[in-house]
Amino acid sequence: MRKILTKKFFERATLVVAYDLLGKFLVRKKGRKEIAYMVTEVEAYDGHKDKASHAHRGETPRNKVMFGEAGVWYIYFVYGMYDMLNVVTGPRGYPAAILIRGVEGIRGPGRLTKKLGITRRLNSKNAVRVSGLWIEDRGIKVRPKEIKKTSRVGVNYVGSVWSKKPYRFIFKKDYDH
DNA sequence: ACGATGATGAAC
DNA sequence: TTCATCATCGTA
Repeated sequence: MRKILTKKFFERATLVVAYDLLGKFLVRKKGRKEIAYMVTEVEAYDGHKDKASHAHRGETPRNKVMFGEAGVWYIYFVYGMYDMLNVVTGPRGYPAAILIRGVEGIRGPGRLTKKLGITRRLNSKNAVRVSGLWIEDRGIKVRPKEIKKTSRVGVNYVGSVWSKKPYRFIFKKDYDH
């Protein structure tokens, strides 16, 4: 079984999509080669009320794709060095996205984009085959017991209520190499 | 514990 | 136009 995830998958509630992304495969096309990496860690940024979300202060040039269609890449630059890979979720007009923090063999969102050669060039592009970066369901079934929920990383500045939300999903089993 | 490194957005 | 901040990481 190998099915490319479409808008329909990403349009659902952000926390549900985040959970469902674990065990899916991020596929990167480089020239003729396609390399697939199982997703092992994600974080949800859910709606304008979410103080840790870029969308919390309203729409800006940077975050505007979060307000648009689901299944689109939201890629932004932080700390003068790293591109962060997110996929837009939820209905149009509702600002939400999921940060892909890790895949099998690569831990950390900055390392991930660096290793796969993902930059802002892909921002606002659809997560489909022709864009060279997409996500596939390869039939892996994930049980709730395999997943750990924790608070999100690097967002303590927003205060305890929102920084402590259990919006980070990660496999308990260590998939690092 | 801290510096690298530059875009972002809010204030002036 | 300035300036503090930042969904990080490598080195120490």
